[in-house]
Amino acid sequence: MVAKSGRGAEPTGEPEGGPVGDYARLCFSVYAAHHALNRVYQPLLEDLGLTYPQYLAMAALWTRDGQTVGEIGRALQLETNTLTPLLKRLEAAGLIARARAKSDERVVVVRLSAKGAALKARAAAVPGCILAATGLEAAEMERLSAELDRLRASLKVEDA
Amino acid sequence: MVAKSGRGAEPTGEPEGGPVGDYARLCFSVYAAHHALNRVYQPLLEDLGLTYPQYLAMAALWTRDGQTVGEIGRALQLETNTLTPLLKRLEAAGLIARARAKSDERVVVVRLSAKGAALKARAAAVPGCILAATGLEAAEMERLSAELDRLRASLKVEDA
DNA sequence: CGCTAATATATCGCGCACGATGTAATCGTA
DNA sequence: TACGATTACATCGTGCGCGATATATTAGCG
Repeated sequence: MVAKSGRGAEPTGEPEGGPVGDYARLCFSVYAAHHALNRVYQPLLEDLGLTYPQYLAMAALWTRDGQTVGEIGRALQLETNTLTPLLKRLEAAGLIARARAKSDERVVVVRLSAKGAALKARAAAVPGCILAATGLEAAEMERLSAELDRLRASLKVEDA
Repeated sequence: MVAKSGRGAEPTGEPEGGPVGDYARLCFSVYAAHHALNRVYQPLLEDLGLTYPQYLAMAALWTRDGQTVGEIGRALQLETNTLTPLLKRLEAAGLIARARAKSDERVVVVRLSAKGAALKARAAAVPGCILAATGLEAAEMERLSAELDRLRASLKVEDA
């Protein structure tokens, strides 16, 4: 436990900085930024008929087709209990096909359909729109991403 | 369970950088950090019988009791369609009381119960645990928070 | 006073996210 | 070969988060 003797946060309301005034502010900042980014993505992805997690799954397949559910889950940091229904919705939308692997019947391989592969071109504009929406320089985004990734990596060790 | 494969020279797939390789990486970093932080919070808050959004709502009331649903929503960046059920669960848990204001019957004022106010002391250790879990210096957390807040603020203008 | 608009909250449906649990296939080891 | 352990997905229940919509109260305006 780190000494929390010095409380630097001023108790004068919370117009900015969120409802928590302590070190937990970082968590709220991440939490709020997550929702704010989702709100930016939503109208962009609505044209593609995707949600943000669905877009992530498609992006993983656009990078490398034929991944298993587990591989996609590791890429997206999601469990099968989240991925399975999500992939089923993508399959129902005709964007992917799921099939058990012949070599190992436990594994489900996910492949892009022609429609799903074609969607890549229409989605190509999305990252640029996001960059523009953030108003940040690409280099600054890169740095911020790296810091968040570092934060996440150190958090993962905290299990026990 | 959650595969935390060895960090470092892992040739398979994309252990770092996420599924999207472009500017959208920032979004995934925020997205993944959000979930990772939630996983750290969960065991801490489980002892208090709270989820993270519930903790945020309680923290807002610990800072200033008697806020309206709308005020809490603005502090947490949440709509009433999220807050109303959340507050009802807190009320069912005996932590708060909700009541229409006499001056304006449209407004619902949320007040801490004795049990809810008492929970503040037990929750006091949480921010310190979070700081320790991040492995960051307080100053660095502050800086990262500020950058994320700035990002969120610029995103909010992007509506149209 | 009556009527319309604005405000504050609530309800509904959908899609994540995850803990807990279930199931089938494969592996390990004797 | 037998059989328990492991692996890979799937299922179920709960709680967010939000778009769309509903309801009730208040404000504004002629």
